[in-house]
Amino acid sequence: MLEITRIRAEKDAIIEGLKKRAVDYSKEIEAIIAADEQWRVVKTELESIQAESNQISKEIGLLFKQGKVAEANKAKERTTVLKEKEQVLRESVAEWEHKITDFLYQVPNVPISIVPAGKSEADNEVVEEVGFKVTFTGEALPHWELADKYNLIDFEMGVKVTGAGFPFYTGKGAKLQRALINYFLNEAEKAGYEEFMPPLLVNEDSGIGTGQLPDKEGQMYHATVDNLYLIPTAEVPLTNMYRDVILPNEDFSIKITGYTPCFRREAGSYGKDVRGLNRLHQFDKVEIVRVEHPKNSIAALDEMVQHVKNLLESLGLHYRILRLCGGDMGFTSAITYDFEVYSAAQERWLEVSSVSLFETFQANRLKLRFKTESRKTQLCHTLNGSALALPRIVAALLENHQTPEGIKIPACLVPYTGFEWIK
RNA sequence: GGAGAAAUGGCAGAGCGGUUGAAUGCACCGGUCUUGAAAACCGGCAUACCGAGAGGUAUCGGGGGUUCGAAUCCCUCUUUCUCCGCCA
Repeated sequence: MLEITRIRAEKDAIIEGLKKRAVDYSKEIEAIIAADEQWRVVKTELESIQAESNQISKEIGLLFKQGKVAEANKAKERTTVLKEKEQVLRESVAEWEHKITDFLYQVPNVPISIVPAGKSEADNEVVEEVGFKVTFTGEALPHWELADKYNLIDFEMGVKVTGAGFPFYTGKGAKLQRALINYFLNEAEKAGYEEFMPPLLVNEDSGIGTGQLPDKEGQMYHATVDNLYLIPTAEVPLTNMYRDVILPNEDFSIKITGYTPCFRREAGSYGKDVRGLNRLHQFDKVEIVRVEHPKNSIAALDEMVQHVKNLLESLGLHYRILRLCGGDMGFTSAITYDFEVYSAAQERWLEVSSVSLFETFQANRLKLRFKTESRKTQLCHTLNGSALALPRIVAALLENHQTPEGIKIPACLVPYTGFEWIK
């Protein structure tokens, strides 16, 4: 969430910036400012009453020590009035606090200057397109047919055992998954990211820390008996390691990575979007996460974009980079680059990675801070990106590298798969 | 899952109803001394919010309660440790 101090100081700039999301948040912002003012009035009043009764309590303590019981009891009477007042004010303060956080939860992050304004994906900016469309002499099969032809994925078995969106990977299909995960992790490690294998279920505090809760709980699987959530992305456990952390100085640059399965309920999806591997309830992903000093965060974002570019190029995939417009960006993001690979057989672009800078939006909820030179605490910037999500990469690999002889495995993967062809 | 014990500042560890935001030690930072270092000595050293400041308020695992007053008493949740059971 946005910092209340920032809203106080830059109200107009924030309202203006949020307009890029094609929604007007001036009402919410004004409400926050008003509630904040009320809160401060009530809070100040409460504190002065608390100060007064603390004072009296100390006096009573002294009187009892001196054996002046009568005087002490008299002083007690004075506090009863204060107590009543305190109770009322305490409730009022809590009420205003709730109002403020409720409003704060409703306001998304402010897009940074280079983010284009816009309502939907139609307004996204294509920053770069690399590679070229593969041309096929014969028929280009979509990946679900290729998967069937070469026995790589068993969707029906998944339906039988679990449900739609939970495929079995079989034979070389399973080995390809394992190869991609290892390849992506090794590349991340080469780029300086420390590897973690995190828990796949997280508690409520973690869901709130990274912003999945309270508003998006419908997207996560919820193990209600233990009140734990299946992670929708490794971002959740990886970033939450730094919840309530104060880094001791300004000299830090935290780069971590992790592979996890990801679980998403994807309520409301339908049609060709969910065909084959396009959208699953469980999928595998290698995530990269960074915690940076605010002055370094843009450079870190660029590095992450470069990292993903390198991966896609090594896999020989035709891709493009989009700078998402305000309206298409995630709630918590200040700027997001999406990577899409071209699916030759489906004749459409598939999103395979999303790299975002959250500035202090996540850190504020997480209470992730660092100590400045002058011993003040200041919020860190957080970033994350997929590097990469497997299913759509597999879809694109199968479709784009299909030949009459079979599917050609990119050279960079061969050491990991142990085979050059899927035949 | 059953039985018991515990949770205090960066760490260790006092305090068990009244000027206790918290003794003491270690670590850390600054200073004196020293050619330099060590030692010794002096000083500093939690977080958040409100306030221009003085200062105020809250926080001793989390939440609630008793009391004029709670780190200290009560309830509850969580976590850790020991023993038993189960188990990859």
